[in-house]
Amino acid sequence: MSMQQWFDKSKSGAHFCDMCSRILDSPRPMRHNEAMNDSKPLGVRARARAELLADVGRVARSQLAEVGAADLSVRAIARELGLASSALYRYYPSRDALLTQLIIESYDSLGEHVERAEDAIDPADLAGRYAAICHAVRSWALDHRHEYALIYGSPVPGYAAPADTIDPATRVTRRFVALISGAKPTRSTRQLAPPLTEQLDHVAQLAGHDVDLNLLAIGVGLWAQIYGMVSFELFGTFTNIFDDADAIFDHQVQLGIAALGLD
Amino acid sequence: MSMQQWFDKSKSGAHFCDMCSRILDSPRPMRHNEAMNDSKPLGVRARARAELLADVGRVARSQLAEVGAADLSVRAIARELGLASSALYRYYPSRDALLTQLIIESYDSLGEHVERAEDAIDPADLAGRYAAICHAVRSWALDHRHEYALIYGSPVPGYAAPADTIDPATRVTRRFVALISGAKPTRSTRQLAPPLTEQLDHVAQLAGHDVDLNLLAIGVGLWAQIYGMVSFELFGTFTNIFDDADAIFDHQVQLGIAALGLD
DNA sequence: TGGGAAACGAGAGCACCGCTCTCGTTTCAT
DNA sequence: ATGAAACGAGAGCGGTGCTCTCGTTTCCCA
Repeated sequence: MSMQQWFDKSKSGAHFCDMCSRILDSPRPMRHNEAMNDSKPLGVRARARAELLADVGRVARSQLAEVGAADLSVRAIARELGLASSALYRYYPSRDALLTQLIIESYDSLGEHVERAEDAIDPADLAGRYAAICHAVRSWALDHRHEYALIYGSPVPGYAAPADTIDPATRVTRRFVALISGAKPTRSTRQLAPPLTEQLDHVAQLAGHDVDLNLLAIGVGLWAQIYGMVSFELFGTFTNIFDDADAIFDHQVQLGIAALGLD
Repeated sequence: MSMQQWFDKSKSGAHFCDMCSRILDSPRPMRHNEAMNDSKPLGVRARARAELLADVGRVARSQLAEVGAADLSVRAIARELGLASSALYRYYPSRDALLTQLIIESYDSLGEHVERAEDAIDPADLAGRYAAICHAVRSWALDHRHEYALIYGSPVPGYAAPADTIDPATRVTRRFVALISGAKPTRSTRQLAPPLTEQLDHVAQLAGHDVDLNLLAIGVGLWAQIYGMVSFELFGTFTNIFDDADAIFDHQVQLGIAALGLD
């Protein structure tokens, strides 16, 4: 059965949990109760579905944290829930759809962690906010290695990120651009190639900020650097070189602050 | 059977192909011909073994390039070679060992590509050498997406990189450090935390070069940045933002040259 | 020049995987 | 009340990595 066919069939059932609606929602007619209005009846079946959906998510999340995405098994989840593996296919069309939910949740988890960390800093303290964001990314990654690998590591083979993932994926990026937009325009203006100017303009536009494009270009480099360092640390490239990466990471953060002129 | 047991058993057979010796070699007594001296007899069996070993490697490499590490299948390799899958276990103790060979070969392929690119530049042209290295890394990655994912993406689940992989892995790094050692010491001396100084000293020592540690720290950051950008491009993070990453990548290379004072 | 040990390839089999299909049951909307 | 839809279980398909056995071939050395 194709994904779309599955959508059409499944759409006839009620769904209310975040993930379920995110996966299933798309503009098409609804049937019976649907409960987009939060109101009451909520039959036995709907309640059970919501609960099971949540349970599956919970177990999947715990399995992901334990064994990683590659070893995440639909059958194991079913086993832990005391269900036949085939039963899970009433809720997810495929293992990939399950992975998609986990990807979205991971992006959101990282995004919230970063936002919380930055919000704890005095907004006028740009250097402090930059450091907070960087360290929040790293600390989240260290605490959620498999989730980090899922969203920033090599993509799973047959998998193509569906549209639903792009918005949560930009949560951190948006904060990053917002921060840069608050910095004072750089003094050294290096020439930007025309296509690059266009791309950077697009980024600024997406984030809804006026930004000095030279500064933004530097920011993109630093953004890649942060994830590069975290990936090196988590994926083993730093092994035997920077087994404790605290110092080198913090040093790069300080260099980044200087490069952006935040100090 | 444990890996070590397999080693011990297998050691009794002759082996001469690069990979085979790399996997099997470790200090322990040899039995019968072994042919560490290249000389002649080379029985029928030994010749056949070497040939099949090479064939397996060839097919594995082609499968890796086609479908990626996660979908690389011992059975499929055996099928393509017209063998029973069990026969392959006379040559590799496990799928992981096969992957290990591919990891080593990938590191070497990247290393050679980078070295060739840098060697084509006038040694006195530090900026040119830096650019050559960076662009070589990226172009190799774009041409060998699955190999790149194998060595720089999320590690495969149960897999722990064996010692044999660390030397080939540092091929690019060594060139990088050598280049930096040729740059003039940086003017701005930012304070380095004591543990960081120690780690950077160790890096310089491994690479066998005298290096200004402040410059080396900047180099580590740029090194992470390069791989961060390549990973973003290959793994989809840049999708819809820098679909063509030529311009942004080259811009970062120019910024890196300035940061290292190579211009 | 044997003869025993080792290496070899094939095949069956085990436990797992994602996924599909059918079938009897339960819930729901009309 | 009834028919349609949703549900869970179970069997089953084709795939995986890996093991074990068995008959054959090659090799080393006595």
